[in-house]
Amino acid sequence: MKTTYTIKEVAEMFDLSVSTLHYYDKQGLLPFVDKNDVGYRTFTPSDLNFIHTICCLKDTGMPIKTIKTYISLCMQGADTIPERRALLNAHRDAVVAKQARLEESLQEIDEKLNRYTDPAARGLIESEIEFVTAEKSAHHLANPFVTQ
Amino acid sequence: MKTTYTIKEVAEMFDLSVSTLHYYDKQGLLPFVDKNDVGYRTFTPSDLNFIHTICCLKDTGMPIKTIKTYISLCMQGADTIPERRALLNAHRDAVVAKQARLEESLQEIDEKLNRYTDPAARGLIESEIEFVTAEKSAHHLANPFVTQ
DNA sequence: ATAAACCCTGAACCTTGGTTTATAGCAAGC
DNA sequence: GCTTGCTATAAACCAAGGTTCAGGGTTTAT
Repeated sequence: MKTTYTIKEVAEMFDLSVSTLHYYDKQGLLPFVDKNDVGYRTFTPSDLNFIHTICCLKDTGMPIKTIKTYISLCMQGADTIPERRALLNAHRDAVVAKQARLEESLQEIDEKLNRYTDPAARGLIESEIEFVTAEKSAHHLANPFVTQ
Repeated sequence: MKTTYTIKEVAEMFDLSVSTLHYYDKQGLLPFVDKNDVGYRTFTPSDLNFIHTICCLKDTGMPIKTIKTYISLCMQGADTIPERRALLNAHRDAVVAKQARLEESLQEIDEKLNRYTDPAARGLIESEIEFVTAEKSAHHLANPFVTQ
């Protein structure tokens, strides 16, 4: 059996740089990775599963320190299942909230795009500019629009 | 008419800090905000609309520099509508892609949570630990699990 | 008329998440 | 055995997005 991977192979698999993997190891995210007799990191297929999980947590915005905590719980055996659940549940809630905010903001962007795409866009924008200008003027504030 | 706002009021409205607004101004995000005779920033209702847009773009991950570009286009009048559209469209695509990745990762987190919530979780995790341990051993690598 | 609370600027500082650089030890092909 | 390419560590560096601090005016309530 020769199913192990070098750091470069792993980096390519997960679209990370070798330095990022070094960095993650230094941050304590890869306690499961052992080194061979000359000090090279030797990644097993199970290590890839852990790294996949790390990427998944990272991609959903979990900070390195929290990922480290999670991995550390994993290394402590089945007794930590309740803590892992609690940690992931809290993160899940955060991700769902983030999704909601993202969806909301996306809809606003879409509304703006619709306004810009409207055949009457130019007129709409021009009257908006007039409105803002009038408001500024009413408060004796400078007109913010570029007048060329 | 007394409908203007101080920086502190605006900060509270948008859940930003006063320093963040100062920072944004310094970065060129608030060219529309004028100052009163003693140099205090005076925010009008239209300014709030712009700030709302800025927050919306920021919350969807647009970098400060790009937001600056967008605002700058807005200040240049209706002629820049095509460029604003292009910018927002590109951003929209990025946000949709981000949503997809987030959704994908969320599902994986949910799968992990389901495993941990399973009545047989302990058994599952324990046999996983055994598997990993065997794999490490087969490659003459250290057992990564904490043995207490 | 004075203290407390607010505003300003500029510069220094901070955190996160890496990347780069320098130096050196292995490995594989020719 | 030499070159090329991989690996390692440590430390310096970087960019983004703010925050904090120092020094100094303003406004408001008492």
